[in-house]
Amino acid sequence: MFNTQIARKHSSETRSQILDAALALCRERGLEAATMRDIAKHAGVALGAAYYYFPSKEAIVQVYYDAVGDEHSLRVQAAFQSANLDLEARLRAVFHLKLEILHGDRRLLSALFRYTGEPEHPLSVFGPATRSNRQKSIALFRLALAGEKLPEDLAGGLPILLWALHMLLLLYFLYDDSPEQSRTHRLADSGISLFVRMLTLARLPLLKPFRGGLFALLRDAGLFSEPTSPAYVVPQEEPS
Amino acid sequence: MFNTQIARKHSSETRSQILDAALALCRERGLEAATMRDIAKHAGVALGAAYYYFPSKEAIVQVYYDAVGDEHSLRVQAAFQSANLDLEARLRAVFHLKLEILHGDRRLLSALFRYTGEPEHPLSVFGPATRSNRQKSIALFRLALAGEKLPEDLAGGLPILLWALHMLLLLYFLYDDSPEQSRTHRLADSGISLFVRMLTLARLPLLKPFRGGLFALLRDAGLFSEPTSPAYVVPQEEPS
DNA sequence: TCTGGGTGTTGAACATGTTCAAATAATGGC
DNA sequence: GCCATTATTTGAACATGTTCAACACCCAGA
Repeated sequence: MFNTQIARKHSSETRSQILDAALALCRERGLEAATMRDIAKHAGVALGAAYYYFPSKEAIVQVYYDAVGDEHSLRVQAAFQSANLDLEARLRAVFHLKLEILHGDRRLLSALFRYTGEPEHPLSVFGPATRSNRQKSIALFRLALAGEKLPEDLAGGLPILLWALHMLLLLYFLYDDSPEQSRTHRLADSGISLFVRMLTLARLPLLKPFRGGLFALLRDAGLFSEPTSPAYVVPQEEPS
Repeated sequence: MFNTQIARKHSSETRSQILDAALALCRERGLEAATMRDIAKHAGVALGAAYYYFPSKEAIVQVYYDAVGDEHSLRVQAAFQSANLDLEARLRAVFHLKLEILHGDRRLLSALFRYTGEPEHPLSVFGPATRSNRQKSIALFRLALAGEKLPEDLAGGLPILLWALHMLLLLYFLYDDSPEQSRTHRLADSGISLFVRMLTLARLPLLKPFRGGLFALLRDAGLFSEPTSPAYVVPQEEPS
């Protein structure tokens, strides 16, 4: 048989060849159309090798998802350290950096939303299995709000609310047909601007009962307190 | 070969046998675990027969989805006609009737959310293919608001906003582990109550700029105006 | 240099969604 | 009643995700 594959020193090299081939094919054709056999072929390995490194096709998406989260954290922290930004600018940084990272990866992002309605699934964006990723993302919003003097209820709830809004924005992003998804970027900006204005308003004691009503509602729903079950960790590969 | 199947007069009978078997199995084990072979076997037909009546497994879910929509419309209209309800009671009716219909069908509902992130997919809840179903649902919220004197911007946007909130509630419903999903029902009630109180507040001219800001935002995002492409109709079977 | 165990790698085999050509039943025209 | 046409039904065949037993390679220790 013709030896088409390049010599490879380490298994980690094989792994990233498979990952790279998988991501490239998924970006190009979407998750469905990128078959494991194609991925293996493009990576220059046999089908079984792909399953040696990744327990399933979804696991590859999971690795991508985690990598996006890490990259986002890095970029946001870098942005916050390099300049002294006000709240609006910080929020803009968090949103736009995320969109930049995901730019060109809409087909991959699509795959992530697939398990939204399946609480048990390891890739459910709201499920226990993605908790650590989610917490990291929420922490960025908490960081963006850190400088603000806020009543306690707002300080606790707003990061989660912002995270939820950011998820909705990603959904919009998937449906956005405008060139380069410029509409999504504009929506983010105007949304943030509105949010900041409303935050000023929400601080007024006059509105306390309403604000309190909303936050009490969300708290009662359990949306502000994830069960802290540290046992629930996804077994997964090292990100490349 | 043993003739296990009952005599059947019409093909429509075969069809509903397949549909019934499919829904029963999906309710019991979820969409994944209910294989087409099992469905066919339970319906007393060969595998191919299932595909004669339904172009795909998803198509069965689609039929279910449409049936839920129709049933919801019927029940809501009946409720509105049988009694003179105020806004809050009407909204409660819309929400709780939906939850009642879906009660016990969470595994089926799960399947519906699967394509949320795939605009092109015929089952995407936000996609063009489900537009008619969505419009029917939005119309119910418009109906619930019909008696209210509202500024024009609110009258146009609120039904869509309520529909979106109702979708979020369904998502919560899927994650709700409380017995009989009582938490979801409570969340609906307190959410509606808060909504009605906020509506009163939103009418104040004082808040016009903020209200206007939010609605302008959503309008700019194109969320209030679906492209009216009547050509985009899902080819589908008659609901049973 | 040989050996053994661990690490990588392979492709056949399996389950399941889907397609399709062929077989069978129903129906209508004569 | 008989034939042609259509509607229904069948199960084999195919593609793809996944599993797994077997094989190849590497290298420490003798």
